[in-house]
Amino acid sequence: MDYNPLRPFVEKLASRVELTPADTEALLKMRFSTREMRPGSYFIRERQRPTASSLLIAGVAMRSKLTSEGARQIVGLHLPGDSLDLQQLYLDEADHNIQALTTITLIEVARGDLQSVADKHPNVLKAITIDNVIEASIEREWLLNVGRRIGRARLAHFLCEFAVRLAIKSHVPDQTAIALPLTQEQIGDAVALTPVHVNRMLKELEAEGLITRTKNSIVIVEWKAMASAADFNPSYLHLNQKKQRVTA
Amino acid sequence: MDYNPLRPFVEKLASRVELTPADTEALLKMRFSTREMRPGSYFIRERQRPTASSLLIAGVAMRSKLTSEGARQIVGLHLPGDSLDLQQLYLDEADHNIQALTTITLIEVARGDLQSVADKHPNVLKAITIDNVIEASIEREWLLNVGRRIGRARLAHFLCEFAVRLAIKSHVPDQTAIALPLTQEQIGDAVALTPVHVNRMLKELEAEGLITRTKNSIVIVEWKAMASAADFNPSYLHLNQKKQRVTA
DNA sequence: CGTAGTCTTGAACTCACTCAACGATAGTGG
DNA sequence: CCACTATCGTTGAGTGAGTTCAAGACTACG
Repeated sequence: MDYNPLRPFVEKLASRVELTPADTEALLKMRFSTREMRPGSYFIRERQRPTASSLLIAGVAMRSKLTSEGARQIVGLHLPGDSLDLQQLYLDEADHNIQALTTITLIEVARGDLQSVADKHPNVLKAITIDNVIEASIEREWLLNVGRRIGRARLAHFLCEFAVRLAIKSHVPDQTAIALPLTQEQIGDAVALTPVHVNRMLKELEAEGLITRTKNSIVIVEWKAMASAADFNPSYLHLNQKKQRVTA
Repeated sequence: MDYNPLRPFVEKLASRVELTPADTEALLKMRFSTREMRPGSYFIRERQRPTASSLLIAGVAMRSKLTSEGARQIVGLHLPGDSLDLQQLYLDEADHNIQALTTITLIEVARGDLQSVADKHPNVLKAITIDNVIEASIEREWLLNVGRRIGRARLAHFLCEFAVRLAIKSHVPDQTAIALPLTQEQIGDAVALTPVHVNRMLKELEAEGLITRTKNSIVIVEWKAMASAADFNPSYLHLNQKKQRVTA
């Protein structure tokens, strides 16, 4: 078979659940489009009706919510290889925004198309479900992080998670250099701190020798000390989650 | 057909997705047990392997996570009619605790049994998925609440949500009297405030005439003012989510 | 009726915020 | 190529929302 740009999408799902040839075939037959989006542009806005599902191929995206006073909370980040809105595949109305942080490229399929594949192929639906549940687990850890850790640990935790998730995607097991495409204000929106305080905590972590910083990247120098300062335990990422075998 | 204690479970799922007679029959054939649990007892603990799924019939339960220093963050509450761990149906390892707050009764089915029904009945899986996604939406709102609202609004938001969810379950559209089975310390763990501050904010809301308090219950006297103080917009609860029709 | 848990209140403290100014950097247009 | 502008990062000083500590009051329950 020729190369099909939907392959990464299929592989993403196949990493969660073993897919049958029929499953794979149905997925690869979906109409799709490859799209590029500029930083800041919205994939979907709160209260809108979701119309598309997609897989992030390159770049970084974020989910966010706003208070009525305009304060923003980033509720999730997405790296290449992450699905962008399987969360909302069956919801009538989006409950949060999804927005490009950097320039991103994504493969997009129509919501209805993916729904009908999922209807006929339970393995696909199961893969989507598992993906959703793991994202929910990450959101819960963020809630714990924001609610119950002090600024320094909170920021450190954010950096540890980003480093680990990045390492997985790039198949480099011990990557500690993070290309961080977030401004300090955006980091603050993720960990619920002001940009000023983010700046101070970053400098503190640097002064303690846990990280070093250059223009747009951070290197975690002392991983153990950093993970300890962050109270970081990656089990919530469910990295060891076993692939579901086909039952029938 | 005789009355089957699994009925509420089926109805719960059927409220999300239209089920076929075959779906219903398969669900009703599952082995189940009815269980009662005392306040504080664990339904599941973090890092454990989930073995059962259940529906909460009576009482209130909570999900929580702990930092290594022992600080607790409650990441979700469950009222009668809520499912207790469909979240973890496909996860190898629990990422949070689920614990009874009051004495609770629940209908429990074996994880494997529900999985095999879901495998063969896509509508069931879809219903579970929708349930999971709505819970995730609530968790995101909590993250916004804890991260970006001040104590008074944060607490008010918590109370508004509890009142609305309670009202739905009891089919009383405008219920504002809340039987709150949480200590102020537990409320604090939900909204990430100290019990002392929870106490002060409750008294402040009372002094402003937004709520009145008696022993174990709170009445929201001025709903509009309260919702406004809370920055509460219930759209994240997805109450108007339409039931999914069978596609055939 | 005593004990344990919860609620309440006060006082001191502190982590993080606000406000404000300045510096660095990158992109833009003339 | 340089000046202009906007955005981002950095730093200081003052402030405040929420915490900590501590003690007393209330309530439920054996």
